[in-house]
Amino acid sequence: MPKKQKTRCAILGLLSWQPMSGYDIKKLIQMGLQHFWNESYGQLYPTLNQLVAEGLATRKEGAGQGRRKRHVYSITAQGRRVFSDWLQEPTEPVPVRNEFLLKFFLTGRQEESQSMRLIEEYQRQEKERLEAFTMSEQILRKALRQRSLPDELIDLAGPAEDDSNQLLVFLLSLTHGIRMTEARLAWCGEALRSLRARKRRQTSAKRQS
Amino acid sequence: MPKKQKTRCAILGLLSWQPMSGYDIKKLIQMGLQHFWNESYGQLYPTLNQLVAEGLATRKEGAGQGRRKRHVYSITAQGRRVFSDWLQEPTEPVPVRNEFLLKFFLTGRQEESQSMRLIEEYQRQEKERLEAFTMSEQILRKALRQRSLPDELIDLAGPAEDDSNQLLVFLLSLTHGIRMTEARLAWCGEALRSLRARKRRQTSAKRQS
DNA sequence: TCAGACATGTAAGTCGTTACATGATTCA
DNA sequence: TGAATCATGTAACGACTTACATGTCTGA
Repeated sequence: MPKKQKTRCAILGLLSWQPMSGYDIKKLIQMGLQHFWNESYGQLYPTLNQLVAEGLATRKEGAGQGRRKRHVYSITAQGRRVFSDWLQEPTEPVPVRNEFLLKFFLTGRQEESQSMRLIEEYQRQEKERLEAFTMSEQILRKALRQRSLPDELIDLAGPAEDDSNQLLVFLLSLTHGIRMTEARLAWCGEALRSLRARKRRQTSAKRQS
Repeated sequence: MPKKQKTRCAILGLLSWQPMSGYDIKKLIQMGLQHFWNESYGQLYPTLNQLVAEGLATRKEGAGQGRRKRHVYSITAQGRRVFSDWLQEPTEPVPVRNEFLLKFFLTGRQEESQSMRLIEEYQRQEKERLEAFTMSEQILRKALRQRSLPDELIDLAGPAEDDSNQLLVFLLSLTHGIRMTEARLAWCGEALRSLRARKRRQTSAKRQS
């Protein structure tokens, strides 16, 4: 059986909002989904062609914003079916492949300072991530109060009588990232305390003997 | 510049414990690192050959446990250098590619029930994950009290005067997974409450008009 | 004797990034 | 005029999984 082809489904999902070009899709992903999804042009354009070949989308020439020709893709009825089938299918659990944890585990037989240095680096990274998240959250909460998508997104997202559902879901996706990041930071504190406590115990044990 | 080749480094890290066969490495990963790392045989065996070709490991024939011939790999001095260089290098932040969040985001313009169903599925998965984690944790905490690795690991891990440092690091890696899973579950609760609250507000607004 | 663990590997295919190639338009 | 943005694509490479192929040894 063929694999999931999540890129295909992600694209179909966005096209179900409104017709877009590959470039638009990339921008939309960068603005809205950056915290949990990414697609490169190297994936995007070939996949769009494939979608047309399969009859899940149609391409037509369009003028961008008075600029050169661009390819605007629309989802077909069949495309909508594929998309909504995918939504119904069971989602595979988040795969776990974490380079930091691998390194950390492998410092187990090295000096403790190595393990701690790794944690501190991780901590710095996650703090930065949290700041970025918090920024986005502020913008979104404001938008939620005004019940419409942020300016940068509104052109791309297409028309909707009431965006407040999409907005809430958007905000919750962001919250997910924030909670994860907070949990990672809390773990860093916990882990550093454990390692320091162990060090102290060892030092005092050595002094005793 | 060439990519990271984390598989290579992971293998070197494990070989730095003691000489092992490809099969041993696979087992060790399955038992100890399963929660944050994985390698398939399709990666493992070719990488081991590559390692020998590069002079980072040596291969010698060995008799398993009275069984057929097996290839036992040992790390070389150069291999140790490559490994410890990798430990020093900056770790790339955890990449974010979460199929659940993608789906969830894309239900924003569907019915709310879709979004909720997705969360509930996620919740079930994470609950199961948490149970598996808790089991492993119990075993590890017991081992930590006895200051030695669990039986299943002790043969593979090789000799060490005192494993309590490795053990603590092992436990902390596990704790990381547990904290993440707990955070995901907490988010599920939070998100479900938000969606329900919004539904109630809508319903009462409709009744008003 | 036969299932299951031990043990090593290859081939095909998917998935995904990066670098490259091209060229138009806009605006400072 | 030249940088930035708009816009579309390909080629090469690397990472990773799955299925396949092969064979041994142990113990119920």
